[in-house]
Amino acid sequence: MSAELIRDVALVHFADKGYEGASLQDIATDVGIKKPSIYAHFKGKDDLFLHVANYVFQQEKRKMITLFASRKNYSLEENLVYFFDWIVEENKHNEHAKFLLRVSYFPPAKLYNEVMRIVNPFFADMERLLAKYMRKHSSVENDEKKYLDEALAYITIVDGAVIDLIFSGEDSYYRRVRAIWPIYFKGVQTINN
Amino acid sequence: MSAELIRDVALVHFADKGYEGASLQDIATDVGIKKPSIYAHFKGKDDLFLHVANYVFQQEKRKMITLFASRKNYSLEENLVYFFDWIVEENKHNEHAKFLLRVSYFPPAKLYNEVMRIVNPFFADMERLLAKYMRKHSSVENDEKKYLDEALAYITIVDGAVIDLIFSGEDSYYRRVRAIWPIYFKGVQTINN
DNA sequence: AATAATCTACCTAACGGTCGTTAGTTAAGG
DNA sequence: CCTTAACTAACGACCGTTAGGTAGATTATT
Repeated sequence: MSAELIRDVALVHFADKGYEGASLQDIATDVGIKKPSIYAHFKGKDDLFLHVANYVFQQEKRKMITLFASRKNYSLEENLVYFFDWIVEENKHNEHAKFLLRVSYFPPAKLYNEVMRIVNPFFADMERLLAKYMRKHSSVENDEKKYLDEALAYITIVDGAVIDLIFSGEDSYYRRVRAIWPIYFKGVQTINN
Repeated sequence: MSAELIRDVALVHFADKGYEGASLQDIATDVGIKKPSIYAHFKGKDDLFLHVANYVFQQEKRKMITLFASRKNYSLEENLVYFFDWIVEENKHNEHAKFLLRVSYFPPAKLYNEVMRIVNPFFADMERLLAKYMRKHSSVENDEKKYLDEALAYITIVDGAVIDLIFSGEDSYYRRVRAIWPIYFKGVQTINN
């Protein structure tokens, strides 16, 4: 399908240059068609962008759910450590991640509301997913607050490291992960006992 | 001076809409002059943008150096905690931070090299500054690697929290700080003893 | 001190180029 | 026969930029 090809090419352009920086002319050229032909598949630039956004966020959510489902039988520690590697794999071809990050933090001004209707539920889902998982695997007794803090703390660490992954690359990312993980893990253990 | 006014207005526009999204027309209107008058003070859009970038990064660095100098006589723990509050104060009107973040992570494609000549030294300086401070105030004996890891871990946490501060606000930021700080502090203590 | 020359900061008008978009057409496939 | 997906041509809007001019302040010269 040509529509999907246009979407995939547009994804790269939007990820690299942002909404305003990307041009339909360049996208069409990369696809191998003329600019007005895009209008046979999408209503316009906005429509194309929102299609890409919906596609990326939905796909990313599906990946995450699959990951959590596939690793039910590992310990919490194993999974939290594994997750750092998984992120790197997912970002090897990192146009999806780049698009996701850019759209989340710097959405096109004119599409702010529409974009946030996609972004906000996504992050809420992610946080809920992780919190649910942590509650299930928590070693401490049902202290509601404690594992929510653990989840939020973990997310903070991941954010801080991922920023570096996308910006400075894998080596810099792992330097951060190796620095923070032992401290986080020891800290959680010590507090829980 | 009119040049400084143009710079300050442009800073806001670039922070909110990015390089490609901001227009000289809108900037001029906000300043209260006509578009071509900008050319009396700057060579063009690129020149204006790079002036803003140099200004923001230099100012941010100066602020940071001043902070470190002013709190020489406090303990490491006190300062690391204080820093979280300091960041919030600095970001009350957060256009500087927003610009800094946007330019660092999503620099305009056509100015990539010029921008990186500003961005890279800045972050190198920041890391060096913190590491130097931590070595001086470290409670553990001169274990080179350990306080470097502590500094990097701390930076990771700050990054993860600041991301949230800028895009979700103060409340969300402090939720993260309160979640991660006790874990970090306990972790560092436990490892060092 | 008066006048002439220069500089500063803005202006209007307009340029070429690119943008997203629309209209109308054509060729191929079910 | 009609739908689909492509095309060409062209639209108006806006983009960054340049040319050229003007009023007012500053500086230099007589």
